[in-house]
Amino acid sequence: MGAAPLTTATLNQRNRDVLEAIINCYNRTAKPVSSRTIVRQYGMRLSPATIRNTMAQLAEFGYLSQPHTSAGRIPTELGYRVYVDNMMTAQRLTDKERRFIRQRYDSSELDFEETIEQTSKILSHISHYIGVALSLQLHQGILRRLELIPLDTQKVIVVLITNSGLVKNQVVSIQASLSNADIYRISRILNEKLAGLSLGEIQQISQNRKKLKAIFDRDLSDPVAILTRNTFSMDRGIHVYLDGTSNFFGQPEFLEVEQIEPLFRFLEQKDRVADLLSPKEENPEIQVLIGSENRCEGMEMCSVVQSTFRVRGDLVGTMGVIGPKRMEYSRVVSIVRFTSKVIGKYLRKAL
Amino acid sequence: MGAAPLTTATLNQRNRDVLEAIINCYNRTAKPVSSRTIVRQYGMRLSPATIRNTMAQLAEFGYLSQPHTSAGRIPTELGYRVYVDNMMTAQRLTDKERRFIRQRYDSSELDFEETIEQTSKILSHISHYIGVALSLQLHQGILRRLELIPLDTQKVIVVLITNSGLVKNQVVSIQASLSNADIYRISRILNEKLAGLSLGEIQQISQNRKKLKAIFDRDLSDPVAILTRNTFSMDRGIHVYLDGTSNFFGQPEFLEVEQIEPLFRFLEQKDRVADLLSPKEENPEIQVLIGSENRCEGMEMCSVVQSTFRVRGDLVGTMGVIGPKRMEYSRVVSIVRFTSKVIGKYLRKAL
DNA sequence: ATTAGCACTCGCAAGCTTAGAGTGCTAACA
DNA sequence: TGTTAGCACTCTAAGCTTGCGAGTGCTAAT
Repeated sequence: MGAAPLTTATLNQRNRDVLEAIINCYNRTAKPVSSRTIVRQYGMRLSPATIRNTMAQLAEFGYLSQPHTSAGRIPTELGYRVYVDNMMTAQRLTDKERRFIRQRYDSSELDFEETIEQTSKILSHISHYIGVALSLQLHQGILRRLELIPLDTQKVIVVLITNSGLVKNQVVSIQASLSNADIYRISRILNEKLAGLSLGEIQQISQNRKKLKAIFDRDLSDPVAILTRNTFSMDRGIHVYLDGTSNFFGQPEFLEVEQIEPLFRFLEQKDRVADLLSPKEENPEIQVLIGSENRCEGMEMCSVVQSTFRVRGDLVGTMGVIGPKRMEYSRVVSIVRFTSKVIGKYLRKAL
Repeated sequence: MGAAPLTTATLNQRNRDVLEAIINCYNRTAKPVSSRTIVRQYGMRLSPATIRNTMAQLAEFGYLSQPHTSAGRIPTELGYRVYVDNMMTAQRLTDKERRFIRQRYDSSELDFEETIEQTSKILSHISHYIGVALSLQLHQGILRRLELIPLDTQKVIVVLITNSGLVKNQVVSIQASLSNADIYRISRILNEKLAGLSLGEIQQISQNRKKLKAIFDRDLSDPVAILTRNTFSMDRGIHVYLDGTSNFFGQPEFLEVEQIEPLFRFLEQKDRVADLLSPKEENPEIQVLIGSENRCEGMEMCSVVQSTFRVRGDLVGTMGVIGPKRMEYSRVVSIVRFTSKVIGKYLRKAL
């Protein structure tokens, strides 16, 4: 706290060792860590008094705090931040864990949605926290092809296939009644003109009468307008898959209902969870947000480890783990990194 | 308890009045109800002592219990059962509530899945408990039509349309490489032979080589087998929509984590929730299951009010409200009954 | 059949006590 | 100058006691 400089340069080796020891210990016990515990557990050739001095220093930097005067120390968010950014060492997953993840994807032939859902389950099972996965807003996908299936004279099923392998269908009502031949013709033209564009672009076009008329024959622009407007306006229908929420009941800091309630209230708002999981930086590999960094009511006591994932280079979704601030960051980062790498392979299969 | 006969006939008017008063009062406060409270709140022209006698009687029947010797009484599951079966008076929803429900369905053009999802939200919002909705196992649906969309030489998208308006798509890998003409021919034949059958029947056929050969041309039976087997085996992909889970945090009987944890653990197992919501009796209009009647670990403290819903007479899904045992049964029953009636109309639109 | 009266039970909250864990500071030490 | 032993101090958590109030069950009177 105060005017102390907050660069890591100011941390000597002992500072770093002690901070790391406290974080490790607190992660396991969820209890304030005392100077004696550190000496004992880490066999340092120093007395508790010395450690206390170091701890006082770290507290001045703002990396540690005290629940009350005569208690041990717990890491602050800033403390975790420094740890995650500078001190954490990557931890390779065991072969068993890698096998587990692959098996879960292999176990049955999953389609796109099911693969996403399975991802949230894998993440929660292996991390023992909450796993989240979702496909990105549809409008970021590239249209590969669409098919129209006439249902009756008034309704058409539109089947969209994106580059990433997502298949979506939507029933659309059209005012004009069209013959099968009309539908076939429209379908051919739509594919010709729209394939390769992102669904977002198509949505924009469909809302612009002038552009529509320019692209399509005059006599078609009406039904086409209706079709595309109703189909490509669907940002909705995005499922956010959450799994392992009840893992939080075991965590000591969530023993009181008052602690866990805001989190669960937040998790019920799927659109907010989707927001939370969307990447904040331009192109980060893995993103870790700690406590209040999440800027979400209800997430103050939690951290998120998040990564996007791609199919053939295209961004198609995000996944992440939500855990208590006191989480094993190095392990969870490895889990998310590995999973986001392998999922692409399986999504390609689903295609 | 004991040898007392448990028919309602044994309950005289006063017994019934007192039981009802206790249930009403307990529903509001979640605290044991004392004899004096009843006298005061219901302006009965009797003294507490008299009520105490009646209460003792009801306790003997097993309708009431005492948390400890010198506490008031709370209704037992049996007490609630009697109330729900014999004493509860139907409570008409207000016009405002009816309007609310309709508006929620009207607000945007919802497809089949979205309508189901919206249903769970409506139920939770209006009941202040947990709303659940799901479409029934796919194999109970009747195939109206299917379309095949060739993706590449190895893969086909199968689009299923059921009588109830559900549209589902599934990517299927086929070993043999088929030309577009083949696909078209297969599609025509599949529709000819399979339309009108339930997906369950089709699944059975697809697993029986002999039947397959009998129905289809010899040279087609192989690809058809692969196609149907992979498509109609999907009992998976059924979404269970849950909403309002955090409403339970407000409830006094769930203030302790130990109470709420088993419930949430249960709710995470979507297949079990689906089981819970499936109708137990042959053709009940509304089904109420109280506490341990649910036979689900984690649901001991909860009751379920459940109803199926139909489109043009076909059973397509179930919906329900999960609340604490101490719930306003009459109100919730009305909510579920009304919602299950109107949903059919909106599903027909989605078709 | 109903009720007033009363003894009895029990839970609950408040207050008090104690044990023990942990700190900060100071002075001594290598 | 960095390290450490010693000690006074602080604060929590758990256990215990106490008193109050709510509620009952029983009995005897109406």
